[in-house]
Amino acid sequence: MPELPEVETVRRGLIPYLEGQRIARAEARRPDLRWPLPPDLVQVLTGATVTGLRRRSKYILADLDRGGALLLHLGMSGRMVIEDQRIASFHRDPAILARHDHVVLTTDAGTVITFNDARRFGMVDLLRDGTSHPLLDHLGPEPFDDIFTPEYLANAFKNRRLPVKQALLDQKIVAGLGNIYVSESLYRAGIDPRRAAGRIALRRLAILADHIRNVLSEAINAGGSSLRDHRQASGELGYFQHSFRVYDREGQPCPRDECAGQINRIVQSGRSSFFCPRCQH
DNA sequence: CTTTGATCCTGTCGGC
DNA sequence: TGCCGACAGGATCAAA
Repeated sequence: MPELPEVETVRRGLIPYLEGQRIARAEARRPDLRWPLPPDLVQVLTGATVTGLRRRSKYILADLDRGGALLLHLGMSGRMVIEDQRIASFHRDPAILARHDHVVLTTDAGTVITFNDARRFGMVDLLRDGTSHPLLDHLGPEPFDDIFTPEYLANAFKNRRLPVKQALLDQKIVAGLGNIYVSESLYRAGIDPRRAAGRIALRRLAILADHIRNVLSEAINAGGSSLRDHRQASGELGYFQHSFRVYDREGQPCPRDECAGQINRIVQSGRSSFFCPRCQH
């Protein structure tokens, strides 16, 4: 899916059209995505005003004035499509098939906000109390949280023998990373994705934590990475993919000047990992 | 408890 | 041009 930077980009793009807006009409066009939609979704949303938009890990939460919140996850291919007469340059990408429009919201201002997801790995649910949800309750810290420290990582990795690549994809250890940003962070930190998580020195974990925050910050500033599915809420592409140093660059030279190595691709638990074998140990 | 592998679903791309 | 297999940014669950 969209990883943390892409979800954050979508959240920011939704704010002008959803925050403070009343939902005049809500439509659920199918009873399920990855899981069943709440049977009362339309009833709960209709007439509610969105008081704020938050992000937790790769989830977007829209707080409702009547209590509770709408919870969205974009899965692998989910998009939020905004249609608003105030967007002069509005265009709808023809590749986004309307048959994958699953949830459609219309605000009092006339904006139509559509959750579109071809693969249906995404999800839409309600937080009845606005805070707790089975999918949120066991998430690890956000990378920008104060508690995401080298010591925290060392403790989370302690005695773990699985490859650090897989450990960083575990949302219970740290929230929001996915396949792209794990590869990019490990490259920047000089750590081999195959290295056992529990066998990385504390000082290297400090470097890793810094690089995770750096790469995520840069990606957010670029509007995320657009490979095939991600669009900003405005419909524009993100452009961080042009800044990838290893992801999807198999066979290309390592971008580090002094290095004559070549980017390798390996498969770890079914997912591609990209790294430079000369720079990462 | 830790780790691995299969699985949900559709679309796209490269090779033949 | 058409067909087919591989692969895709995620996360859960069962099983070893």
